[in-house]
Amino acid sequence: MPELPEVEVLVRHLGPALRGRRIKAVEVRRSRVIEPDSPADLAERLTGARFREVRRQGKFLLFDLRPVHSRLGFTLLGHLGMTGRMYVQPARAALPKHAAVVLRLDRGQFVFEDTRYFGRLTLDLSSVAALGPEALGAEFTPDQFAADLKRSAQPIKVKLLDQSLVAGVGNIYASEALFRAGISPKRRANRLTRNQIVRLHATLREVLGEAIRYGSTLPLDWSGRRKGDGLFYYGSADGAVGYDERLRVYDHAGEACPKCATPIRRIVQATRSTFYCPQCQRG
DNA sequence: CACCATGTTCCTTG
DNA sequence: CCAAGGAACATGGT
Repeated sequence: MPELPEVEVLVRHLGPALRGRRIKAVEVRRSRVIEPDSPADLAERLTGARFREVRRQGKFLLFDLRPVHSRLGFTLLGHLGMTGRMYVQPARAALPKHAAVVLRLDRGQFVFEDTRYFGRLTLDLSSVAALGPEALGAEFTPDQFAADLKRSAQPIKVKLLDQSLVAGVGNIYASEALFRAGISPKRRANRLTRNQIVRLHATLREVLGEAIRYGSTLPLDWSGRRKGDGLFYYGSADGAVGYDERLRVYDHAGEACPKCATPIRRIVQATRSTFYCPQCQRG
């Protein structure tokens, strides 16, 4: 479910639900998702701690916690992988088939479920250190962007997925931003013109910003039972009917380009699908 | 059965 | 040493 907008919307929901809550017990049902922590270490560290704040960096969630008898806070790192979901539900609610970690709270329980178990919930923060500037942050400027792109010969679409370049862009919005900027996904990063860089910088922020605004309007079902609990990830979610219709090229192979009616094309780059209009994106 | 899937990390290749 | 490409991870949908 996760690219920057989906994570941002989730963080906005989780903040108010978790702030002030105390963790009474930790249940790890799939230890892979807490690596390199061990279930015992995680439980020992989290039990008794209280949630202070929930933040986001790139596609990562940061849970600031404070231990029982200490001012010295620490941070728990979350990532949704491809299929992860996180929500708070009533304490006695049934757990989903792929519940990976459950945090029993003083009121309700926090559930991290993940069908494919690519996600993470860990005290190891090393992956966050490698992130580049926030896509929607002030540090991400056209100048910075240009300087970084100049050093790579990779196709621009592939480069956009590099989280050390810009944090938060994923496979869907990379295709969408390139389409809006009229740039070919195959163009080498170091061959973009200044104008193209400025446009791409703008369309990236536009696409991510619009998605956050859209996702923010959707309700959240805290029971966690319904397939779409207000998380508007691609392809499902109640209330997100037509979400894929908001995407202009992603997963629209063979359909008419919204600008020129040329059939949208699907290609594979670095083992991932890219969608684009061969007519509108020639630059 | 075949192929596809919103992501990250690790290993190999050049 | 570095950049780039590909596979692995794990499960389910079509």
